Amino acid sequence: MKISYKSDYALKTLLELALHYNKGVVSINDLAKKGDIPYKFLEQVLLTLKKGGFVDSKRGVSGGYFLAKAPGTITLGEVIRFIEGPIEPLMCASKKSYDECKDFNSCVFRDIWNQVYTATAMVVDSVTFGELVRRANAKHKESHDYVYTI
Amino acid sequence: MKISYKSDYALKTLLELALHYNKGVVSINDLAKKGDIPYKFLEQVLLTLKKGGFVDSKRGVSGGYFLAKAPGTITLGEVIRFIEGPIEPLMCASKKSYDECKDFNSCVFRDIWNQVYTATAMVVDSVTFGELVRRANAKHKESHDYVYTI
DNA sequence: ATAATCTCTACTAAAACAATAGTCATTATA
DNA sequence: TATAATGACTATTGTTTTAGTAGAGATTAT
Repeated sequence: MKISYKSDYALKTLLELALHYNKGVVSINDLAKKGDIPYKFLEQVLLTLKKGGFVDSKRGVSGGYFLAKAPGTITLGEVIRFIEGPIEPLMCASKKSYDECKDFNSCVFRDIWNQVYTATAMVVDSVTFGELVRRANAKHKESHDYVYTI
Repeated sequence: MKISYKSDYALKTLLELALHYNKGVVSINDLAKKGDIPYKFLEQVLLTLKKGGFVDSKRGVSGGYFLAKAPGTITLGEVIRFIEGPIEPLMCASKKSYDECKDFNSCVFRDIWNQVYTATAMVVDSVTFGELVRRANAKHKESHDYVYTI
């Protein structure tokens, strides 16, 4: 029930790029520092995200990465699936395995895994990076207000 | 977002024992065959389940395992947590890590992981092995009916 | 020209996972 | 009471995944 650091880094980085949407590129270096991510690892994560069509890049001096689509059009679910593979907790939850499943008793679990999958998907497929940007800004504003009202 | 074979085997086996509740012990051998689980691996799984207080055993000739509590009092969630550890998708979802979390932007993800956790927990904590036994019996009845109505 | 940047492939260390092996302890029963 | 059938326990192994590191190459603003 865990997600990998690779996904974690990918999501953090996409949020960072979403916050810079339409404000030019951000270098791997800056992204690595900001997210406290090992530079060389982030390099690979970004290449993966580029293959997935989530980001694009500009090479050479003052190059960097930028979001390839509007933040509002990228959901968390897409990204997680692209990095981690299927979200289902057990292979048995997928249609194909079910058809091959001979053991009736075990198959009562299929309904459970399906419920878990559906519940999870409901969350991650309904949140876009656009929404996360709004929330992050709201959090900043909150802490800003706090400073002023103390 | 996967659960391990160990958990899968543990759950299957507990269901099997729940189906035999109050009908004496079941040997590891029978459980292994029924669930198509490597004998020696199942041995360890059962020891774990015993430590967790989910099953108890009788040693010696015609010994075996049996459920330590009524099926209706054991939830899937308990078992999964005991075998897999915390269900949260990322450490950041736990209270302690949150308090230590300095990065405001990343923390918008905390709400997401919490929602995923809550949704998952809702499912696995509300289903007991008693309920699974009912469902398994219903499935058997269903397929039985089918044979007769063809 | 060159320095800053992304690109690509390969490698490695450590942990987790799944399974296997072997020896010991207990007990029903012949 | 000997013995065969069972569970208890610990150690070991092979594989895969994860997380990270290394280094050489390509591109481009200045």
